[in-house]
Amino acid sequence: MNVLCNCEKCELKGIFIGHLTETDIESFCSQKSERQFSKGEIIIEQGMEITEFTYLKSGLVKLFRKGEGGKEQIIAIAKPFDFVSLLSVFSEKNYNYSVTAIEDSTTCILDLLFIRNIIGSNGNLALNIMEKMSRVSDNIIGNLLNIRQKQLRGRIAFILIYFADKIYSNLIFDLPLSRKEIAEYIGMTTENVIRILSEFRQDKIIKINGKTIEIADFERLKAIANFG
Amino acid sequence: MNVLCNCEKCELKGIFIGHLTETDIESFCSQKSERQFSKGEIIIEQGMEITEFTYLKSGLVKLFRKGEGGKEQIIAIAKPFDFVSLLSVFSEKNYNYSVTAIEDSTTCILDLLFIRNIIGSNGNLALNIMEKMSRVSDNIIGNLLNIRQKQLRGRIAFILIYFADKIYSNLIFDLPLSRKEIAEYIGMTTENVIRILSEFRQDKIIKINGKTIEIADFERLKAIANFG
DNA sequence: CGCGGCTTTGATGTTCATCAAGTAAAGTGG
DNA sequence: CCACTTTACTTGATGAACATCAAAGCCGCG
Repeated sequence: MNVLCNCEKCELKGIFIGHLTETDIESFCSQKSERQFSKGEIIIEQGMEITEFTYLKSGLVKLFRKGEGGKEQIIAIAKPFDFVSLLSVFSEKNYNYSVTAIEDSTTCILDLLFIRNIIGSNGNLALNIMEKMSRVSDNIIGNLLNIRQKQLRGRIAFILIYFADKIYSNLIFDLPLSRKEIAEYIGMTTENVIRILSEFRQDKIIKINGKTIEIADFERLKAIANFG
Repeated sequence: MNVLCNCEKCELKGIFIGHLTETDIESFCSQKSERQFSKGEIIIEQGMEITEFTYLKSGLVKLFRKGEGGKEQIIAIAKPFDFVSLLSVFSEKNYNYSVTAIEDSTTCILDLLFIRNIIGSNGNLALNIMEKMSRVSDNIIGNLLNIRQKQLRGRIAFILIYFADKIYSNLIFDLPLSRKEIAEYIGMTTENVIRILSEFRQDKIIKINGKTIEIADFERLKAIANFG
């Protein structure tokens, strides 16, 4: 058999392997490269030409765009095994969003033409990628619609649960986003993010220590997220 | 050569042909079926199992979902040559949205397994579909984000321009949506949709006659859409 | 003809953004 | 390492934007 790169749990590899020939796998592995990003560093910049397929191996990133009014809007938070450059890779020539690391991150990079070639010569593999693509988009759209129909308290509750549940699997966690970024994510002002966090703290629903959040009353928070 | 079904301008066919063998094309054509829907009729119902690939041949439809609070939210308006069931087809087992005709419509229906088989055995075709998928999702996400950052006047202006420009290519058109549906599309209340339409009428930006809208001052409307 | 849904307008109050001002924290250059 | 600047955070006060409630006219449809 083969070493198949050194990334043992890479979902991307999991998707590709089984569809590829030995030689394809070898070129796949030799072709890929990894890059490290510290928290805050730019991984992809809006407007950049799309020449590579970027995959998040570890860490946490935010996808965001400069809206028409110049204000930034966060489109999604991506965690490992999310395909970072899945959104427009196959339709656009240039990125219409930026990606920055909000925690130290490692990305795995493959030449886009190479990927296109592999997909182009392997329909079943394509189906898997499409499935993933479809799911990622569905989630983003669903989130945007869910958030939209909530009032501010509900949105904050939603995002706190999102981090506790989906990202950190822990009731205590460090917010990877500034208050301002949270505002950009759920469509409200920084001041109100702070205000409502303070409110939750006073109501003993959460404890706050700078960026560290502890969810003290998960049930109540969930009720607010669902109802508000 | 071949008759290639009777749909001469079908984009779907355009995508498929060139990638398919003669025999594939024949089965493609013989396999497909068409359905007619009158305005208001349900084409796809949320929760339904996805067994078919639905393509809009003529007419106009709305994609919408029942939000968490029970309120309906319109996700997108699809016009011919948009793939109606592109959103979740390759990731979900059941539709998480509904589709109804907002104008008399004709859909073209292909068995999903059949499509999957064709795609699975033809990577280049898959790339084309992915491109389309990617573009559709990008548009929906972009629209949601654009709308979100506007105030109500801007949203109404946006949707009026959208219909005039993207759907009807005419400054005079019949609104295919009720006031309530417009509200569901751009995230506001029915009353405010009406109020702002009236306001635009009083300001002589538009003329209203029931569902018929005439854009009288396109430039001003555009300014409101961009700024507000 | 009457019922229900769609449309319209007005009045009211809530929610939220904006403005202002101050504190804390974090990065920067000497 | 400290003064300095900048950026993030916080709270309060104010007004604007918006949802909600209420009432009435309209239209299509059984």
